[in-house]
Amino acid sequence: MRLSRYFLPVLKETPAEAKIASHRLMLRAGMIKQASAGIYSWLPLGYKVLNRIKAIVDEEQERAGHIPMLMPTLQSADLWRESGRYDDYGEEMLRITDRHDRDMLYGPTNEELITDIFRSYVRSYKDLPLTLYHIQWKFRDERRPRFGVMRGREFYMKDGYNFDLTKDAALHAYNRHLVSYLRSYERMGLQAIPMRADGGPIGGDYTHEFLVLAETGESEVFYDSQITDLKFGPRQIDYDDVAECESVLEEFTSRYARTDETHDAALFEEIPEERRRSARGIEVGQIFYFGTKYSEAMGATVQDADGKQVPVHMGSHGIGVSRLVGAIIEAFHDDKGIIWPEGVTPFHCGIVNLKQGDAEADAACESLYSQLKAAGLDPLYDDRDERAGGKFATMDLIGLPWRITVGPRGLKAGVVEVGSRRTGQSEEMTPEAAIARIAEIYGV
RNA sequence: GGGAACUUGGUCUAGUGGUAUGAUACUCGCUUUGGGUGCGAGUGGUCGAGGGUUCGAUUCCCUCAGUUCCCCCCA
Repeated sequence: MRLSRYFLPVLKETPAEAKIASHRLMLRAGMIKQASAGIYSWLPLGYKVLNRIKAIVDEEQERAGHIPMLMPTLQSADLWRESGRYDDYGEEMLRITDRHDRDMLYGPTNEELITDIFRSYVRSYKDLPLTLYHIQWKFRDERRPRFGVMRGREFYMKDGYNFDLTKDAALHAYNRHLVSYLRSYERMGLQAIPMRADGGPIGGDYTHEFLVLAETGESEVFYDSQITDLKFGPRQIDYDDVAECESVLEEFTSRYARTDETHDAALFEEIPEERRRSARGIEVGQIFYFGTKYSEAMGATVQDADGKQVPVHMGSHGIGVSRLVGAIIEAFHDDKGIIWPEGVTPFHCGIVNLKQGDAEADAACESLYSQLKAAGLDPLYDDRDERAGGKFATMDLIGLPWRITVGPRGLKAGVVEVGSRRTGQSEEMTPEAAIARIAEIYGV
């Protein structure tokens, strides 16, 4: 993309309403615009990041054998009356009446809808196990939206639902989700720690929340410092292997890690003092096993091998896709702007032409730009008629992890500069070497 | 649900009972070109909405809306 033809409304000054770094930077970098309290338009740059995160979630879910689909944002109140949650959910549910005076709602979650789909079509235990998921906008009418997309009223979320014949099978689905979530967060450059959590209105005895440690997190967390040494890493895993998935669960949840909702001071005291940590965290996902709560209420049953009708065991599993954009920025920024991890960066690298209008510099940049694209990369070429300082400041703000700087001074020596946003270091090399370097970083 | 504050060009703001300050942004010209260049000219505001007091309200009072903060709440 050429910056001169893009829509990137960056701000030099910080809008007054933004209180935390990620919110400030998203506004300044032209990623979002508030439409009303807790509701945002995603401008091109923000939308690009949102889609990168969505793509990672999709890939990892499909890798785990979960099936993508899409359910609507607006739902009929009838299904929610069946499950009993129409009354239970309270003020957070946005209720709407249509022209025929029917009660509708903007879905805060989709257990009812998915259970209805399931019961409409699935009759036999032979069709199990089944895990369906979608990534769709949700609405929760928060009393006090804040922190930009971290606590919006409208938010983009992946939610998945597993249907299994037995509790054991459903717990395997639970473990599978835990593994796929660990992989997903690591691909985004994040360490998200699974912590024992509280079921809340969804219910459920088995539930873990995934938290990214950050000073601006809204949850207070307590954990054994050993847990931060754990990495899922590049290991291969067979998602159908029950024991293998269970061992990952063991590995990542056997040490103490809880939010304030489930914190047990006595258990915490048993950890050696030098390993006890309390901190704040951003919740970026949660997994639940809730048994037959919805299947019994809504009649989601299958025939088992003995011909008996039995309610299926279910769980639901969520990742806050839009919240992750904020969480990643909270984790990766400095005083100049955002620093994207390679996995989610909106553009792979920036090209900074320090002498726009100079024939030699322009030609070198055009050549870099077209070759990077031909290599399957997605560069952002700053071809504006702007001073070097302005170009660098924009690049720093929007946080592309890599930058190729082209100026007449280097061109005379036949080199360009490849710089890292993370380290601030740069290295001179030929344009060909620069392209190879960027391609290697992204594995294309 | 309880409490508090705020609302002035796109953005950040000053200020005032007689329709408003500065910065930034944007446009144009010249200048400049390796970290937000300098100079000049220009564009851009029914001072959140409605009502009241007043000769006159952006300013004072009331109501409403929006936004932010604290408590609370929270997949």
